[in-house]
Amino acid sequence: MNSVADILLDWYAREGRDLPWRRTRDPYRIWLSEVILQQTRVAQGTEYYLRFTERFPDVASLAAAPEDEVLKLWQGLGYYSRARNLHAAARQVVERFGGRFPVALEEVRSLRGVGDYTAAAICSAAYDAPCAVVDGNVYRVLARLFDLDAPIDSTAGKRAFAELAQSQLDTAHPGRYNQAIMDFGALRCTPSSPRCEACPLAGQCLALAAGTVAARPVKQGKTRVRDRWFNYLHVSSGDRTLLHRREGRDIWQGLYEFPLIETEEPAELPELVRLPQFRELLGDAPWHLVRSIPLPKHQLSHQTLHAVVHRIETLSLTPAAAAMAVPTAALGDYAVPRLIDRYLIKYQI
DNA sequence: AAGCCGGGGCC
DNA sequence: GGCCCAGGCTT
Repeated sequence: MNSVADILLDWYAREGRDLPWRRTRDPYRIWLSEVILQQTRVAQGTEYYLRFTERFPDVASLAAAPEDEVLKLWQGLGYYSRARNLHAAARQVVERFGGRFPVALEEVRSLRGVGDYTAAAICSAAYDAPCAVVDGNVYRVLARLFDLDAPIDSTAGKRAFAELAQSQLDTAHPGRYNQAIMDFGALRCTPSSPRCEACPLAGQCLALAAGTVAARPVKQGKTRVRDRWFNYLHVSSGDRTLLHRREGRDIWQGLYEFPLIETEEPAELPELVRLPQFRELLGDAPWHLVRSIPLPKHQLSHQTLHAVVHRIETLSLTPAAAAMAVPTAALGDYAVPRLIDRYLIKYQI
């Protein structure tokens, strides 16, 4: 009766959050919320969840949409592969499961963008399947409760925590228990300043007894940040503007931006003009520089972007440029990175 | 096993 | 400036 699970469920009944996706057992909506919340705080993701459920009330409507529209709705949330995978998975549900969201854990786990955590979260919340979730909150709560120093970003550590989490699961109420331990991590057992003196689990917390709370969980990986220099060519001709869809294995895949010349170091316009990419775009026809605008330094978790926008006007477009031209009035229909969005807003384009 | 993928909030 | 966030995919 005084088990960890009982204390967590009791705490959750008093202090748990009332969140939109907890008011439904629709696996589609629960799946949607889980993908949105991957590596994303509830406060940041909630607005997107409401936006998506309104525009795409069921999996069929999501599957029927063009990928660009899904990305546009996702704009600003980051980790855009989630949006592409979400869309691909919706089509998987239609094609492989006849539009019915799968029930079996392994079938759910087979969907694009659904890993161990998300599959367990969906199946426990929607179907009360006895699957323990292991997210960042669970790592922290369990690492402290049991004073475990296994690195959470090592294979052995992940396996150890997964088994421990499963052993702690309240199999009578898997859905509620999972929500409880995650809320507990998010609201009570916080990364810093967890206020252990007033914690309902203080009596059972081994890290508290050992004085190692601040050192749990252990993580071995270190994040390296590299610098990149983006030289954007904001080219307009009449009522059209050049826009380009990012491809390849890089940031912002599938999003749109101005034609980009990336350099190894800061570059001035005269240097860019000599490059073949520039000549292919502007050709030999006359053009003129309106002005060059250095954008504020843009910080990603693993990259620091130094971007400059060169506003250029030209009378005629080369074939390569014409293929990229879109009506300037339609720029708002395209999913663009935050960096570009801020620029467009600031200069009212 | 290690790297990569965004953006925002907190200290 | 570094860490963290309801992680997953690729190499």
